[in-house]
Amino acid sequence: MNLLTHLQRLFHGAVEGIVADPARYAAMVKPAQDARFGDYQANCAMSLAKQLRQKPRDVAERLAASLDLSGMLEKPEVAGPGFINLRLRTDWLAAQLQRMAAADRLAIEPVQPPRTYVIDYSSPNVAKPMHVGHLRSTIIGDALARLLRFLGHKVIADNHLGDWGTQFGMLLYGYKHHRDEEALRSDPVREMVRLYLLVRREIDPAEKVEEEPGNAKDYSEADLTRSREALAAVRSETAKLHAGDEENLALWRQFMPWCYAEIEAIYRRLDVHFDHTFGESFYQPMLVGLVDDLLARGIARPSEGAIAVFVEGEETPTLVRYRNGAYTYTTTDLATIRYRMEQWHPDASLYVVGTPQEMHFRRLFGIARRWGYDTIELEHIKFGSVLERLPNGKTEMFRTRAGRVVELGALLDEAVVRAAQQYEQTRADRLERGEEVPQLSQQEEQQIAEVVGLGAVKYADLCQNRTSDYVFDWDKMLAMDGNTATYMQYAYVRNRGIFRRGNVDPAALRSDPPRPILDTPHERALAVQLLRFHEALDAAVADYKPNLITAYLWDLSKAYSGFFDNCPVLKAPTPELRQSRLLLCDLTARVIQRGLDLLGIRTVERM
RNA sequence: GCGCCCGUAGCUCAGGGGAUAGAGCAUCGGUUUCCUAAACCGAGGGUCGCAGGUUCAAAUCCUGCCGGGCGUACCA
Repeated sequence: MNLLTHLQRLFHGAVEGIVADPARYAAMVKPAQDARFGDYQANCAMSLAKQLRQKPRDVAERLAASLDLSGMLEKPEVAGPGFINLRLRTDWLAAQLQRMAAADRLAIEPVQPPRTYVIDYSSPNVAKPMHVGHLRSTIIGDALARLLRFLGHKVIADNHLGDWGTQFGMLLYGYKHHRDEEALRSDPVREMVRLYLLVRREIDPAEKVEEEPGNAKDYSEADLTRSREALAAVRSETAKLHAGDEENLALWRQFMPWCYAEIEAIYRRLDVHFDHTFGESFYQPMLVGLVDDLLARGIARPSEGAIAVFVEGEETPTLVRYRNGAYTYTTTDLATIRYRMEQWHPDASLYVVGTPQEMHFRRLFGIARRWGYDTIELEHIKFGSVLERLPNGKTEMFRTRAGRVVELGALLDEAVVRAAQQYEQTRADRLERGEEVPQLSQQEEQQIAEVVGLGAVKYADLCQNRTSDYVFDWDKMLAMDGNTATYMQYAYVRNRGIFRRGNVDPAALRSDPPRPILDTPHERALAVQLLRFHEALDAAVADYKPNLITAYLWDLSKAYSGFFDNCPVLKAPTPELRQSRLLLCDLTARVIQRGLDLLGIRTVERM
């Protein structure tokens, strides 16, 4: 049960007879911002009083008195200028926890009716190595997919690979001029990466000068000439591929699996999965007819040799075909929308793509609606850029210039190495203090390092507000103290340790849960926090913001720490209290594990 | 030029109409006869970029300004 929406419903009922727009006032029920004010607070009396031309405190008193407490709430208190402070009844909390313990899925019922979501995430360019910038789309998209599925929706995860662009022209050119036959035989995947980076460096000067002619001063005449020739050759290879050139097409078919293998290894490691990986190439056959259709319906029209969609008030049009006959990514995206609608009839389609593409999606969605897809929820789940700190102290977006990006594989390796080192350090510190240290096999240690290291990387990204940019920083990305996955994983481990030490089987607590006793503030606070899990998930999905889950887990872990430090479990004063506390522990473990799982982060039993 | 986003503690960032603005890191101090100290408790530190406005109530909404970023017809 989502406590907040439940309370809002109660207030909706209380306000219904008084005003015309009860929902507005019901929405003013919020979690209390200070524990002294109770668990929740209703802030509607003040504005209600204004409208009714009455005293705020009088309105609050009357509202409080008329509220259906439904066995859930203590008598509300009116405070300050007219806040209504709500406190959940302890016996009600206990009953809910008991229910939660016995229920599958922590008493979170699947939504009715479920919706069908297409989520488009990760979507890397296949020919180039993935770098930190790709992490966000991949991880945020995966988390949203997991969350929506858990809540009961149907999710189709589609990885819209960039498998048809200039980067393949680069590979074709690189293959034809620089290939190393031996390397190609022994490790084609690495050879693809090498060729990409090589050509990248080769054409970089020419591209930079095209962007900004002033950059020409950075290069010698000869270098620039060579670079321009290479760039022209790359473009010609791309054009030949797109025109159906047999040789290039055959090479493309050969390269694709090699390139994808590189990416797939990272997905496997990150435990990220897709239902489909239709790349851009998949949609190419549909583009001619699509543009004809846009022309026929008067949505697009020829302009300066290209075919463009104009929108009143917009300075520039959106091109769906370039003068040279090539189709644009808008065209491919439109084909994708049509294909998805015909195949899956989704209620919503989410695009987890960086903020810089905001305008593209605004225009794309506008055209799609004019084209007839006007009932589906099309949503750009935008996220901020990963920035790099320059030597002069300023920050700027990572450019895909050779050598300047942090490759994702290297980041993940580093994370795991650091986790292993951290573990060694911690173990040594514990031994020095004369503490017990879990005896772990080499293999187990490696497994822990993997889970902790990758968890750190994912959590560092997910706990930020999606829309903020952030400056990449190894230490921050791999941090393992404070509000991090490691903290959560450790809370889980300590929790499981109790069951191991006490030789208690949690299954018994679930099949026949005792009624918890919530007499201390620590136990009560933990109970409330546990019951707010559903609320946190709903909030996260409402804004498509995974950081609301991490914020919740952090609060939960803090509540658990307070409980852990103050309430002995195995040595509880009475058997009843022991059982009650074991139940709280088990629920906490389940919520942490589930919460992390929804973020794509794993747990271990010992560390 | 136009459009969108951002400016909150030393640093990194939450919060995006409600009570005394929060966290992590860093700094300083404390905690282990007790279930894993990768933990816990405490302290210092902020005119929420500036100026107006709306509101019973503004870090939050509106306008202007300053500073920064991104995007803006043939890369995706």
